[in-house]
Amino acid sequence: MKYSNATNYALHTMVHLILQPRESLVGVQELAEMQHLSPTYLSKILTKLAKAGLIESTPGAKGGYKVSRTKHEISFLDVIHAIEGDTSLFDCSIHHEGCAIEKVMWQAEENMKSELNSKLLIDIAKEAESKQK
Amino acid sequence: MKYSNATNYALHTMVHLILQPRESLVGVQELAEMQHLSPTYLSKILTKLAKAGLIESTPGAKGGYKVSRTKHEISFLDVIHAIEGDTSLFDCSIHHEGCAIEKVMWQAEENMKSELNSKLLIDIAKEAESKQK
DNA sequence: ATATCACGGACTCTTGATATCCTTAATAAA
DNA sequence: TTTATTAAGGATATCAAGAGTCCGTGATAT
Repeated sequence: MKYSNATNYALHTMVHLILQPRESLVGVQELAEMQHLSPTYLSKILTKLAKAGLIESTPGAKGGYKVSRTKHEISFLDVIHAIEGDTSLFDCSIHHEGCAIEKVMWQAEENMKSELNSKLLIDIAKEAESKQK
Repeated sequence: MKYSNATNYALHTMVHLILQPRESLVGVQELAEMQHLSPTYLSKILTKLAKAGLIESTPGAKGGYKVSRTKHEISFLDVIHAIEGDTSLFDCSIHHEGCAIEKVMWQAEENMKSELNSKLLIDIAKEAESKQK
């Protein structure tokens, strides 16, 4: 059980975008090189982030991506949800209504999500910025 | 991102075993039928549980499985760990030491594990027992 | 001795994630 | 207007891991 690579890339990309000067655009090319990915592949991920409203894209020459206006409200959970979709980690295999095992698993997952929802990308970005030599 | 079916089956199997009278053995046959699985497949899962010390097996005729003596201390996390192994949900794709993103993800996972560690199978088993008509 | 059971290796099958290729559309600059 | 640049997206190929089966071995009660 692992988070997808896509989620990994998405999180790093988002942090990078948040560090950019306001309204400045970054192309897939640059974002891909930074993480040693092919532009076409990262493009798919960026499209998902855009569909979720976390970033905005401008097509054409000098185009690129920038974080949407809700910048200071974007949490880890937002990014993860944009990539992984809306599924629960566990579904009872026998499906008798109200499975007690399922309940426990869901509660545990909720605890994780709650933590991921309270952490904002902007906090991490600041930390990363102050670390740069 | 999903827990494996094996984990699902393992949890249900463990709860069933805990409900058995002390020291009585249950064969793979019965356990498999209960969950509509092939005995051979469930056997692999049971072997993992045994290797982790959660259950004990007796070979030969009239053999089978029973919960190990630590019965009242087995948590959800124990079972999950026995099946899924010891891996973290997230590993930074860029691997610069002490990645801030990774730290957040690990903390969140820790919150989930903490919950799963505090829930014991025996509690669920009692609940399931009282529900039976 | 025989039937029953757990154990484990090797193998197949399926599925979803990963990744690439190629075409289309939009925009800036020349 | 033409050209270069860039995002969007469909189709396809690749790959790894999980799911599940088959078969042979060994242990034990009857």
